[in-house]
Amino acid sequence: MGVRLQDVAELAGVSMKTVSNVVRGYEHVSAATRDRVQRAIDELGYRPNLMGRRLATGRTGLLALAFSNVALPYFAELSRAVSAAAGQAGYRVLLEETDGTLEGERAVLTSSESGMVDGILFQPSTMSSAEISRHRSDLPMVILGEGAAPLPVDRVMIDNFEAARVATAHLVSLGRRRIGFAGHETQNLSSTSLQRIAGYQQALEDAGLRPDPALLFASREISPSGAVEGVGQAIDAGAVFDGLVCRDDLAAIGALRALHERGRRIPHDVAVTGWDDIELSRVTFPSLTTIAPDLDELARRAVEMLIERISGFSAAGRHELVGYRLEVRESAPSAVPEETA
Amino acid sequence: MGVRLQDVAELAGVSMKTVSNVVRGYEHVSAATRDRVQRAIDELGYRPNLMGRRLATGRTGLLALAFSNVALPYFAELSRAVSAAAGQAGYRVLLEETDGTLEGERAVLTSSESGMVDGILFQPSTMSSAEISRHRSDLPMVILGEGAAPLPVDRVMIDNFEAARVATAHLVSLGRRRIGFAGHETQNLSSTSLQRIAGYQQALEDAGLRPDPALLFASREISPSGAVEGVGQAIDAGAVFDGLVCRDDLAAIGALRALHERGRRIPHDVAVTGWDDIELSRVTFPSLTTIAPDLDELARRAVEMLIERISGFSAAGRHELVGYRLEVRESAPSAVPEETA
DNA sequence: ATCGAAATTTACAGCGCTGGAATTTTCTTG
DNA sequence: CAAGAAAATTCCAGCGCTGTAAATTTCGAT
Repeated sequence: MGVRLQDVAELAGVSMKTVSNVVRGYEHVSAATRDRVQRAIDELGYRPNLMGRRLATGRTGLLALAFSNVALPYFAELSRAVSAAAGQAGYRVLLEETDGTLEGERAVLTSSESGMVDGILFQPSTMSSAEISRHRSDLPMVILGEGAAPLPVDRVMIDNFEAARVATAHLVSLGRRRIGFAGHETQNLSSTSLQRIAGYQQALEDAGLRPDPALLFASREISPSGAVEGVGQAIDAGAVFDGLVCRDDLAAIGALRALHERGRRIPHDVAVTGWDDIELSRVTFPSLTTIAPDLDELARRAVEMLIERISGFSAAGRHELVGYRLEVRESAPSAVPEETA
Repeated sequence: MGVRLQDVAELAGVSMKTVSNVVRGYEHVSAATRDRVQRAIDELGYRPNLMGRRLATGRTGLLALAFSNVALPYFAELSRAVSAAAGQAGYRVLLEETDGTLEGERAVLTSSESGMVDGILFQPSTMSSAEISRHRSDLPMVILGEGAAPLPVDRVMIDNFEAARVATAHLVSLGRRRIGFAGHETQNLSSTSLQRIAGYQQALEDAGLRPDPALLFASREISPSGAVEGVGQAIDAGAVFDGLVCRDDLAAIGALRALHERGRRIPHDVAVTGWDDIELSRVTFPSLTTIAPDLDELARRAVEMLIERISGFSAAGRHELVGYRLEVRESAPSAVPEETA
């Protein structure tokens, strides 16, 4: 039902291959021919059919981006960064949500069809690295984030341990001495939570503070409401703290609410830090001091590495770190005296 | 570089077509043959190549979903609803972001390749219906939301005018008499804003209240920060109001912050409503009373109609409304006395 | 003019799969 | 057991495009 390459070729009086060359900007085509073909293309309103092209080239121009859930702001923002980076390289991005479940992750990796995408950027939540490497060894893959990653596979992440240490040290520098951690799972802790808690603990020890298990406020589920509940119950149970490192910004937003509900002033009574620097962290009340990963760089490197793999690069897995910074806002302002709106 | 249908056929000792029939679950295949073929498939680890299938069938199994930006929670949630609905029908969804600009919208509609998707669900922000109908009359399309929609094209939305009236009437029922509207554009108002403002005005008139232009607090940009600024400046300039209808939840979150900063108590001094019922609206402090569109139904109908169009349905455009409800939370609790945490 | 090299253009064989028609096998029924 | 119907399977062409290699044209230098 469309105009075919053949139709253009006939109208322009050249071979299909020449039209193909013009369409794809091949350089060795004479100006005269190019004009004639272009005129035919315009006249017929020809658009290349991607399926034909793909079958012939074996490439789809599509990268899969798999993570738990776009409705989590961090992932939505990651998705934009990845789309931008992929677009630069001439690729489009197909989102695949796993809902953070093992089945979801399996479904993505074992999807029974092939050829849908040229490669995949995968942020695992629960799958073990053993299982990851077992599946789909054929599909070029780059792991995003601090989840499991088989050694042979490329991975890009920020240094979670170090960033958590920095965030915690910031609270220490504000003079806080009873610093809690909130928002991790109640059991089966994700590697994300584990690494962040480890960094938090390190900072406490560096400061000569004794980590107190009673100040770890887990969430029944990883969500803002989970944190409202977790932090709220802890306070009601008598937990005393003047600083709170949250696993992520959503947990921090929940913590803010739990603290507000109980009349705690932030940062006066409790200074809070988040993680991810989602857009909303600027407009919460108070705005959130948070770890801001360099998403653009993360996406850029990940896409770059994936494209190298697609192009045949096959050395051992490269595990790279990208930068982050501590974005200091109202919920834990800088140590230097400063107005807090 | 993979196992081909042909390879399976040879191993199983049947024709390619029979293998194809087994793969796709065609019913008229004897149990014995099916077993033999299945064994060959398993043994070789065969996976159908989608490109081949697509070229042969002319269908891609992909629907495009185009809107401004996934980082806006409403769109992220819409995207999930659409993916779910499309998945039910055997389709996958390719996200296309327009950034809310005319160029972005044009890029999506005129993308120079064809055959990438079977149809498109498009939520226009700025494009006129005339231009929409001019482009890509070949691609099956369904318009989402209250933006421009050419008559011949299907569209699904909620009744924005009526919902805005309901939200505003809710504030009236709480005894509020100076009710503002916040979060719309400073100029070139989107049809979304226009319809919501119209419903807001209607409710005021129904209640015998005089709409006051001084209570329309536009945002320099459609974002939470835009609302923080817009509402903040209005208060500082002396605007007096005890109710505030926000164009969307993000504007409401911004308004919450602007009010908090100035010591206004919510809902005591100012009752606030949002729009969209994004997940975060449950955990803001206070949580938001908001218009909750029936996203699942919206997505379900939109996908259904799009698939009908793809299947050849070609009658005039159907313009359908789906439901919504007023989700009453803390920022504007129900009239009946009730505790507000 | 003439010849070899460089630049352009073309022919052709598929990429992997499916639709539809045609064929073969199997099942029913008298 | 034959004949016809139904079920199962195969054949074949081709979806729209591109890679490769071969053919043709053009160009520069003799």
